Amino acid sequence: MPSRQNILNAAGAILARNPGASVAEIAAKAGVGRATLYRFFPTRNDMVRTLALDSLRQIDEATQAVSYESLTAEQALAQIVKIIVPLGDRFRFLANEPAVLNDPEFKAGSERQSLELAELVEAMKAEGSMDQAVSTAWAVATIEALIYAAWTSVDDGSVARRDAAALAFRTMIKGLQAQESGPTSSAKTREKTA
Amino acid sequence: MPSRQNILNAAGAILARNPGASVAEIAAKAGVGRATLYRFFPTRNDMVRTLALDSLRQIDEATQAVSYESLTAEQALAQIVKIIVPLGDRFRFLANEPAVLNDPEFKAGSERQSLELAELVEAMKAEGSMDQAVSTAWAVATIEALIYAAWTSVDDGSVARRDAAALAFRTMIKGLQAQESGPTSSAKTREKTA
DNA sequence: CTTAATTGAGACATACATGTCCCAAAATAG
DNA sequence: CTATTTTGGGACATGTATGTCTCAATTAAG
Repeated sequence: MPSRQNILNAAGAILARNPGASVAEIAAKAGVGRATLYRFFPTRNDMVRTLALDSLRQIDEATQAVSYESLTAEQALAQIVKIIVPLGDRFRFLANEPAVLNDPEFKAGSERQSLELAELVEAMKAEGSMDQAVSTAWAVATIEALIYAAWTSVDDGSVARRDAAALAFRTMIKGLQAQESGPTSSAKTREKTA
Repeated sequence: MPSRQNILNAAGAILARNPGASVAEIAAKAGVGRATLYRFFPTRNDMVRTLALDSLRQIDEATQAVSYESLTAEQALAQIVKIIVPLGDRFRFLANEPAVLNDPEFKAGSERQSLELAELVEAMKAEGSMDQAVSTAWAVATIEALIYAAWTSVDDGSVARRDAAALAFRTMIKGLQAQESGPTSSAKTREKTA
């Protein structure tokens, strides 16, 4: 268990729950001296940045491992969700680290990934597994939000780890599918935007 | 424009985007001197706490204004979502303020609200507007995640403010509804949990 | 066993944010 | 216009986290 990776894992876990956690807390969680941590990462920001970039790369590897050729877009999304959800504790911190979110390199990578997801969404629309009337931006937001929900639900124990990915996937697919007929009742109580 | 409220609004907007923002930043955003801010709120934590408790109260007022008697549970949820989504900028900060999340009073109020939402979910299951096979915890997580997604989407401009609530509601309803038949193709690629 | 390298603990200076205080300028009241 | 209150800006002390450094203990290597 290399210290460096160990520290990054601890940082991910701590920062997910407290964005402003001190280096001391992170070192303690990693079971390592504070000075040792500084030997691997010159500054706190270097550590967070490394963690962020590392996370992007890990997601890249995971998604690129999905062979789009032999799968429908819907199946590809299922695969991606299934891969990313278990990695939650490493990425959840990204949601609220303003220092990193403005880093040019991270920003570029993050936007590229959202774009890839957007392309997948468009492919799903094309193949009919997603409602064409839903904007791609909202579809992407929904997918990301449900992945995040899966992470937090696993974290607080309300959802079993092994169920989380399938649950998130089913919910996003159904939520974004075209509606054939109104199964229940209302849901159409939409007044004109006065 | 009373300064006190003005400060709380600024704090909500700033803290949503940067949980660790300094009092100076918040005062600047509010167009007020730092000393003036301290005249209203003795400590930074008092301010954040006030903001949090204020937000809870505001949500309470909004939800209690929904007359459950004359509505189905589904319609009640639609109303609640429609009320809460426009208030996004005031509450979004709550997602990541560990200091406040551990405050007993806030914790109690927050849990009570989640519980009320859970009861609404159960009512929807009973009336058939939600899949009984979906755990209530996951349904609540989904609803909260999509409200959050609506907030951020409005914030980054990818969704129009007036569309956000309806979009979130439609997505959560469809996502959590019982599936009558598999409209597309797979979505049922669930192996036995090996 | 001896040597070299790595580690954890702590001292230390520094930077930054908090919270207090004071005062002159501006707004408000009379 | 004058008196009172409120405000903004800045000086100030304090606390806490950062980043550097030293050193003794542990570990690994020979």
